[in-house]
Amino acid sequence: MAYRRSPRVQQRLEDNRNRILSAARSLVAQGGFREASIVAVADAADMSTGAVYRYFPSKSDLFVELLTDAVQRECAILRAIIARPATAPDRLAAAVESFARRALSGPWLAYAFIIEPVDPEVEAARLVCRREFGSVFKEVVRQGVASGEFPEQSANVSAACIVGAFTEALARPVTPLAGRISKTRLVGEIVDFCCRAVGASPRTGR
Amino acid sequence: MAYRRSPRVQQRLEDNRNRILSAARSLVAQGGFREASIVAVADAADMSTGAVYRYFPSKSDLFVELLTDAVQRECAILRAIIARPATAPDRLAAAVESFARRALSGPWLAYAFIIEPVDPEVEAARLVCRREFGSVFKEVVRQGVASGEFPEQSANVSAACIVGAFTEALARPVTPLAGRISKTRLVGEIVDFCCRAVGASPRTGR
Amino acid sequence: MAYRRSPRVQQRLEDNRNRILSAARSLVAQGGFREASIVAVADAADMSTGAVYRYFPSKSDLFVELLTDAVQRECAILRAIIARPATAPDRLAAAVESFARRALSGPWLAYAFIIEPVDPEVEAARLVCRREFGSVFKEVVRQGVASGEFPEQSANVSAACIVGAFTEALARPVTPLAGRISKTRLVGEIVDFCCRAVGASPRTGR
Amino acid sequence: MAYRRSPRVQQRLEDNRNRILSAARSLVAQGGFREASIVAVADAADMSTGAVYRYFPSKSDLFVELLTDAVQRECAILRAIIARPATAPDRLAAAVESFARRALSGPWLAYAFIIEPVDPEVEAARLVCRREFGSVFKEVVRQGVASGEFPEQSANVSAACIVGAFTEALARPVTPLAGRISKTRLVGEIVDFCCRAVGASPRTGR
DNA sequence: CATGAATGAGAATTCATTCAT
DNA sequence: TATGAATGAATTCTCATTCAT
Repeated sequence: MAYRRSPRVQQRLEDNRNRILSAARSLVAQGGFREASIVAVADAADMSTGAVYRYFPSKSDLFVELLTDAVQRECAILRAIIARPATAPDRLAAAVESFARRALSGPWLAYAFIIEPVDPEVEAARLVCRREFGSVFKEVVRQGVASGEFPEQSANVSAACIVGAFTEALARPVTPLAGRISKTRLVGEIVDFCCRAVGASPRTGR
Repeated sequence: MAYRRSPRVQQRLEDNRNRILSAARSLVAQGGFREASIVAVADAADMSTGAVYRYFPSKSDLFVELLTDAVQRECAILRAIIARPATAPDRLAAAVESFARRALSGPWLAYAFIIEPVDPEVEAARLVCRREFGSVFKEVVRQGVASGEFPEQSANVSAACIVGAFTEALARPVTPLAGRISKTRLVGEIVDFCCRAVGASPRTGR
Repeated sequence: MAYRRSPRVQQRLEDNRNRILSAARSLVAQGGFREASIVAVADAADMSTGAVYRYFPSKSDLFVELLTDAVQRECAILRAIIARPATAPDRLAAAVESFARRALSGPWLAYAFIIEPVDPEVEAARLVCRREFGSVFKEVVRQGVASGEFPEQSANVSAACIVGAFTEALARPVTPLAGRISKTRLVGEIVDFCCRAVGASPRTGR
Repeated sequence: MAYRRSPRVQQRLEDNRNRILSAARSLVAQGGFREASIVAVADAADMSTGAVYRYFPSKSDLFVELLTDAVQRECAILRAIIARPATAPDRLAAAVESFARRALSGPWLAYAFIIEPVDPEVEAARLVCRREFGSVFKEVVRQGVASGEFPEQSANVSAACIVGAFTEALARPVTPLAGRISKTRLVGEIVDFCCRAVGASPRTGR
């Protein structure tokens, strides 16, 4: 008796969901979670507030999804990079570089995802995401230490410091550095910093 | 007919101002800007909200001053450290260690000052503060590079990365690291990380 | 060009209508009108909200009908009881007992129908229903007074009081009484109370 | 340093608090809790919604106080009545009469206080109030049974039935009876009903 | 005809800021 | 001058009702 949801309708729903996520992402990218009230999101998505609640049970849920999605995607990329057959320093460098490049495209977004505090539920999700993030870098560091490519150190602390280092250099609401030197140069410097930081022997060929 | 303020009155005004700043600082240290509503600040300062507005034109102004003050104080300490006659690596290590130690005693405060977002005006002030912070570290890095103690690098970027690294490792409200290893060890690791990061030759005697 | 509704179609419409009423009744029985939103009713009836509106012009109308139906049914039962050839006290006792027993099986339903407030339109319908209810008891009381089995009294008031008495004792969502004594005992006490209340000579054989 | 609250100011605050309670009471009396939204209360009290929250931490708290106050007052009166030196039937009659008279002046209010469901917190308060209410009547019934003035019966059930009986007869949103017979007569009939209901011997001298 | 996504008017609550006392 | 009560706009979330498909 129940009508089967037509592909067309299915598509429209999918689109709406994405419109909401996209609107939210865009608002966050412009001004952080602070700017992303439900009303603002609904407006940006050209919908009513009620419609947003059809797709997401609460504001928190919306942002948890936004956050999780973005971080999962980012982590997948990083994991792929550090899984490549190469030396630990090279893989670390590649991962940092990859992240840094993308973060430079949307500094506020990175900021919000990595730093900006929100309500406890989103915060909890972020904690998980940070661990996820950190664990990627921890892995390379651990491998490098094990193979003797890096000196003895706490992989935990180093991973956190790495994340912090490029976060700071990249993800500030108003990036203090991005304007002064070229993006390429900035990324290069950050990569160098991180490599030295874990004690990789000076890289060659760059 | 302009009354000249008596020294006594002048003093009282100064005291009130400081009471407010102090109350605000304490609230922020306990729970971040979130907890520091004007009513809460006024209560903690044992004043009326109206009185707060006599000393600060708006909430933003209050927090801008709070932030600026704290950072100035911190920077003064750091500057003193890096002005000491010692090798660049030692001075950098001492500065990072000094900052890290203090941040660990009041993580929420550091968090709020360095990370937690507030309204745009405060944010703008924070940018300035971060630059201030960075400039201290930039100075050591530059000197180290100039003296050949550190390899060639962008002092700007390295300084930002240093600030980010220890911010990340220290100032999380849910510090993922603080609980796992001793504070002393954590500080040590951060210092090591930063020293390696700028390319200081491995420190001895630790 | 008006199509005559085929019996088959007529039947289907009837069925849908009943499905809606039935779903609504079930929801109300579980958690009161509070739980019976249109969406919930439509879901429970396995229909769309739009479909519900095809059969009932508004939520109020649906519940007015629900209420009226239920009360009519209940009244029919009670009327049958008081129409039996027996003494007025016995018929009153039987009616009260019958009502009380059924109410105890679905306290939320009774509660919602008798007590829980809704919007003014439903409220108006409930007034009518209560009168209907009352009139059944009024009838026995009047007969008992006429026959000298009960003392002189306002049948109207007594009937209202009877309805109120067992309503109070039975239909609370948090029934303060139901938990303390057995249902049988509770019903017995209520019956006794009502019988004494109209001045029936103490019943024997219980 | 803190100004002592002047009596004048103290009075104004007291007045505002009462204005709110009074506005709320009046709205409830007109249309139940349903009509008493915070906006409506604030409007009726000629205040802003924010002002209401200065006096009551939440809507629930406001209504809990309203309810508790009214019931305490009512119970105090009833307790005084049943404490008088008189026969149990007389004291019961006096209590019922006293309550009935007052309830007739504000049927919606009684309705809301005794019957209308609200959120869990207010409901919890009401449960306490109902017990309080019931216990007053339970007391007379118990005493009457103990002294042999009333026949054996569950004081609990009888008390609930009594409350229900006059609630029904009086406190319906649209009182079904009040319009038909004189208030005096109505009260008299209710009193008679309740007295008979507990098995008091027919009263004389009325 | 049925569907159920979308609407949008409210509801409770918070808080920076103002201003009568 | 200091007070703190009052303001009112803003926020999140709900749900009866409608209407494009």
